[in-house]
Amino acid sequence: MDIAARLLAENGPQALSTRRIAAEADSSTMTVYTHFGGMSGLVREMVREGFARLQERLTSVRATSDPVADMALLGRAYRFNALANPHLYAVMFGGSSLAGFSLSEEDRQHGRYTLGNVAECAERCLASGRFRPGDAILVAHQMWMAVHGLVTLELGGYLIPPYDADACVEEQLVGLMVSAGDAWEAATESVARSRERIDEI
Amino acid sequence: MDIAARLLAENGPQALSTRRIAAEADSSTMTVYTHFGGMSGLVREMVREGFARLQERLTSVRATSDPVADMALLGRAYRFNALANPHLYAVMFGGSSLAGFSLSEEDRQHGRYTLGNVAECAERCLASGRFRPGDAILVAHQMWMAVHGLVTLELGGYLIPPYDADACVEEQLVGLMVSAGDAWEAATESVARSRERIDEI
DNA sequence: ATTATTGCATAACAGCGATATGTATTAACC
DNA sequence: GGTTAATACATATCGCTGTTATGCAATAAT
Repeated sequence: MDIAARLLAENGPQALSTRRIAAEADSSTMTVYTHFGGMSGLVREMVREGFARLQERLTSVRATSDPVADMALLGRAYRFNALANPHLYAVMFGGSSLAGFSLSEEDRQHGRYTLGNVAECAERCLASGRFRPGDAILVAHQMWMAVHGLVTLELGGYLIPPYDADACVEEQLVGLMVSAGDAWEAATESVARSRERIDEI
Repeated sequence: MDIAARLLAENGPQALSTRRIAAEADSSTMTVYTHFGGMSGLVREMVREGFARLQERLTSVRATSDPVADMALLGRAYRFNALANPHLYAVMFGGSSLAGFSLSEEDRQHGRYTLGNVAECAERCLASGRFRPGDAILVAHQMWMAVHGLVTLELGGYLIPPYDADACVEEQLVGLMVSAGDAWEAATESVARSRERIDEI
């Protein structure tokens, strides 16, 4: 797993081959089959590893008395994790296009579980009265979708240069909080507060 | 191209092979090289085809006196196009993980050009006073990111069943309009109005 | 001490993208 | 119209991929 993760991170998706892994591990291609049941099993395990890293990063965001700032920091953490592991992130969400690999329902369940941290934070935002009354999981979904879209386009290089993600992400976060019901000024302030907690993540 | 598009749509990404295309066209693998310069050239052309279809679908949204409803309909059109061509959509945005293929800056420029329809609509939303004064292209980007994130997670199967995309997309659209500055009630009404124009797209 | 199981190396198979070479067919030109 | 150049394509081949069957050595179980 370590070797596979390193190969993926350093040399991209096409370096994930049984032979390269075997060469790096000074063994044969059979190791991949005895331990993972084949290439798709290894990819599956890589996806789990990717979600584990994401969850670890999200968990590093501690709850404070400003839940909206916590939520904004969760968004930043999500993006940071994706930028730190771009190839792994691509496999997690675009891996379906890899050789005959498709996620099982269990994998998706594991992926959705990662949303738990966000949902719990959304709960606190709703409880604080700053978000319009609604469903916490739905709010968490909207946060996920928006940040995921931002990150995907950023990694794909589709953001027009003067409006690159670094300049975009704060406005995106403020917009998210406003769309969830928060007031514009309060959201702006909370997002700014989250900026100063970047060292948390 | 027709054969490649059909193979991709019917049998997924791994059916995009020189040999299968050659067999389907009753010729040899060389045809792919003479006409596209190789597999990556064909993928590149498929990406252009994908953006062409997307733009065609977006162009079918006509401008009315309710620019916010037009914008919501653009969002629906974007999603419909992705659901109608899921594999093609995956190649457009996740194709980097395909065998040694990477988008050129020209391809990205062509992709961004598709945003023109959305930007023009954002301009009208801003001019109508319903959106908070700001940059039209930035607004268009935020629309793109949000809907793209929704569609990506939907195609990946990551949306929790009771909150699947069909139930999610309207709230998402309303949230987008609100985050851009529109009033909640007006946004809800415009999104509802866009629902009745679905036959346009 | 014997047996069963496991882990891994070797070799091979089918399929992939890509290339070199040869051959028809077509286009251009005088 | 005849000659030449260029293009399109087929064949065969190379190196690579995932995968499987076979066999051997080491370990675990009885």
